[in-house]
Amino acid sequence: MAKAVTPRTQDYSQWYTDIVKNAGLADHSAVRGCMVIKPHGFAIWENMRDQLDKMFKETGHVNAYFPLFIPKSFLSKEAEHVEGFAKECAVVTHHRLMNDPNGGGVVVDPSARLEEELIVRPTSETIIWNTYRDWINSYRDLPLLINQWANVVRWEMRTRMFLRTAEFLWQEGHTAHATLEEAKEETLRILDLYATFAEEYMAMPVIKGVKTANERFAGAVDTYTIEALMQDARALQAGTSHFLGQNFAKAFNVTFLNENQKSDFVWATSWGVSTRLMGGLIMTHSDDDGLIIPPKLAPTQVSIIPIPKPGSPIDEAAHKLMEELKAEGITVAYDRDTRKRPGFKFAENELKGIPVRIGIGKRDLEKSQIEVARRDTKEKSFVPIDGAARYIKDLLPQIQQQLFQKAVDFRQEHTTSVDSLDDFKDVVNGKGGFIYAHWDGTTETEVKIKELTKATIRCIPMDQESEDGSCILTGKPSKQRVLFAKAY
RNA sequence: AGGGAUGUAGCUUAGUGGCCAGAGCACUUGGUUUGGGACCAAGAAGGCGUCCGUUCGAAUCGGACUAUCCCUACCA
Repeated sequence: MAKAVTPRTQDYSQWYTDIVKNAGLADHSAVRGCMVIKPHGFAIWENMRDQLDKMFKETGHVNAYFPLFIPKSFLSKEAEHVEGFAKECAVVTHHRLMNDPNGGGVVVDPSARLEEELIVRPTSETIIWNTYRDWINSYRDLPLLINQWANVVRWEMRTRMFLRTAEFLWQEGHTAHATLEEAKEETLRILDLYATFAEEYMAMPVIKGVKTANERFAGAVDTYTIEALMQDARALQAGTSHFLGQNFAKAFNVTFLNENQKSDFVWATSWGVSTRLMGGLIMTHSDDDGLIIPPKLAPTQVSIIPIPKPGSPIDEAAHKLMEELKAEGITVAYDRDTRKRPGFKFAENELKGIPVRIGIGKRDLEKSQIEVARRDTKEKSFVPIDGAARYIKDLLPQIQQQLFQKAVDFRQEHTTSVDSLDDFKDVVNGKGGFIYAHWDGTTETEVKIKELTKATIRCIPMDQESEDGSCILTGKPSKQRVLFAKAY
């Protein structure tokens, strides 16, 4: 377990991998581009998942589950959709293996070829809309607000644990509405929900905005996004919410009879966040000593370590404190392992990102105090054992808040407004980060800027005042600055 | 998918044609320890990513494949 993390400033990518591995979050698997999510990593994901699920339900959504396999013909019903995903689909062609007639292991049984190939879902719009056709007949069936927790497969060429894996876990919401307005409201409601989750639970500040035509989801009318900034000053698309218009309803012929007894196509949204959020969480907060988990998402919020080793009266004090902490709704673990020394446990706790560590030793008990160490700032303080639970209860939200503030400050320092292409290049190649600049609104300009600088338009921000200016590339008039950055 | 690099034990790695592949960490056993990643001793563990070649002889040379990392490209 004695492992060191590569310094962030030396090799950011290696630092990231070290955190993921040394904190016990995930590992590469035997299958290309796939990862094994280990218990500690999965526990954090579960906390994120549970909170999101609660928020979906509070806004009237229900969960359901649709098949993993999608008939190939479904995928091609929406022209843009299939074009967007065709290049990264895993395809099932056979349903049986047989003993190799030439000896050795097993081979695909050629007689078991499927009449129609099945696609392992890269996303579920098509199979869900094919189902919605049967579910929706009347305006009384609407809105239909369904979410599914699932895994999807996108055969990506370049993969990176949590950030881009061939298979990933996510939730995908698919809603159907009677009117355009309702669908748009839903799209934005979820965008706000995502932003709230990112900021209040992950302590990861995000910028809400709409994607340009070039960056839009395949098959969407509008794609909204939340964009976060990582510690290497690159942007991460943390979640998307799509207004699909009537595209999928038309492709799958999903109509309903409205109150005026007229038939119309339904209006749709889809939205999702994935295990990529784990990557965002890691890259937003962690340092060279390991992971830092915001208290609201930490599987274990407080870890108690007996010093130098467990035994009465330390055990009694620890158990009493544990009960008090549990009564305050705090998750706590007491590390009685006698095989590991305290220093080892300290380092291990730091690697795993546990927000608060409590040390209880004989000397402390003589003074009726405990040692409280914060993971985020590394500050240690001595606290009277009476009332310690309350102290911790107050401390956790402070840590949560300070992590968020620190991330906001970092983003602030790495956000620049520029008015010329030269300045733009200087910032992109220098300190990086978010760049607000004027753009003439054309895809040609967007692509050209990307070719020149590798920075892309992350979004057209929503909370941004309009301002007359001229495009940094073409000089053509622009009414609003858009958000650029190099992205993951 | 294109370009570059790498692949030796769970991890980090030494070893560029020749006795049974060597080490540190981790692991097992015993003992001494325990206020920031303990120490001593003894042990177990790999046939060098895979396959095919060259060779009297291959971890070392060649080829193909595969995985990982970086740069393009693509995305949640």
